[in-house]
Amino acid sequence: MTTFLASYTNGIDKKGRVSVPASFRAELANQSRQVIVVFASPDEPFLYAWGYDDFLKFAEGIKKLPPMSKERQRLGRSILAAARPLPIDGDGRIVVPEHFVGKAELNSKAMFAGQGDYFTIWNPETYESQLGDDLPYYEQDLEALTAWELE
Amino acid sequence: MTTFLASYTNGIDKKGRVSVPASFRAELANQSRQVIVVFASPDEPFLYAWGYDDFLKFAEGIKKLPPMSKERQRLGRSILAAARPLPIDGDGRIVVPEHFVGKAELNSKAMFAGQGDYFTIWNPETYESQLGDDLPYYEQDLEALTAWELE
DNA sequence: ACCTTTCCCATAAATACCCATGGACTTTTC
DNA sequence: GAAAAGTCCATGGGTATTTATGGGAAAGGT
Repeated sequence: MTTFLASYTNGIDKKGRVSVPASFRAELANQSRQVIVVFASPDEPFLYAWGYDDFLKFAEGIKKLPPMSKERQRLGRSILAAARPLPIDGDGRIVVPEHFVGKAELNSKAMFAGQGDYFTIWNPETYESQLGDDLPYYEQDLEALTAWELE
Repeated sequence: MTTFLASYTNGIDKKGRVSVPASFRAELANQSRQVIVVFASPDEPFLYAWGYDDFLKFAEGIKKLPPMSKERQRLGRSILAAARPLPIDGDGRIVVPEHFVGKAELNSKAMFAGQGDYFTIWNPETYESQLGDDLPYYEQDLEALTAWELE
């Protein structure tokens, strides 16, 4: 099972390239294609990123819905069509499309945050302030976690 | 398994030609015929497009209905009879028939939206406004999906 | 013969590929 | 134990390839 841990901040060069952290690349090595599938949530200021196979598993869930149902159409549009497979080049870098740069307000640096089976990409400053916003929820979230585990 | 991801906007020239996005062509490479099977949604302003083999499999579902049932006849008319295989030329382009141009209100640009095992073709502006209409359903659709996945 | 459709080639821009550098950290050597 | 050598990684820049797209030539239909 893929597990992305830790966080890293790398520079975005003038061609729009960023190095994917080496430890994340190692984690992706046994996926069938060396791409990360990135998508911007419609209502959050960061990018989601999956290994190819792991994203496909997610997509399979959508494909199982009735092919032309309204639900499936919407999920297809907001997730499948919104996603983009970004190939990792020989030097371990991806090119972040202009559209995503805008969504996550990236400028010179990109922050990669491990989230277990996926990771997220942030403007470093946005991430810092998010951490502050998270703080008040910490205790109550922890409780939710242990409750879940005990089931 | 075919999986179309991401979305791309390409121009329609005065001969009615549009480039099929390269990543979609790559996805179609292992189909037995290099055509995309297109039909217009009867009640919505866009076109459905499938790889040849995948459309056949989809059509099997219709063929399985009782041969002379009303349902089967209607689906036969709105999907099988309405569908049209469009060959992909040597440069990776298709010619969009006049009839489809009307149905999807295409003029100078066509938007290709990956939907998993098929993709849809839109007027870019129509698509944008559709995304806006989708937004309110996003959270609830996601929940339905994960509920489905956990089964 | 004319109009339409298909095929073929040309070009510019975007993308992918290749190699080089410098820094941090490890390992080896004396 | 300190210096030297080696490794891995992020990053910069140049070059080759691919892609979208325009136009013209050939082929087909009426």
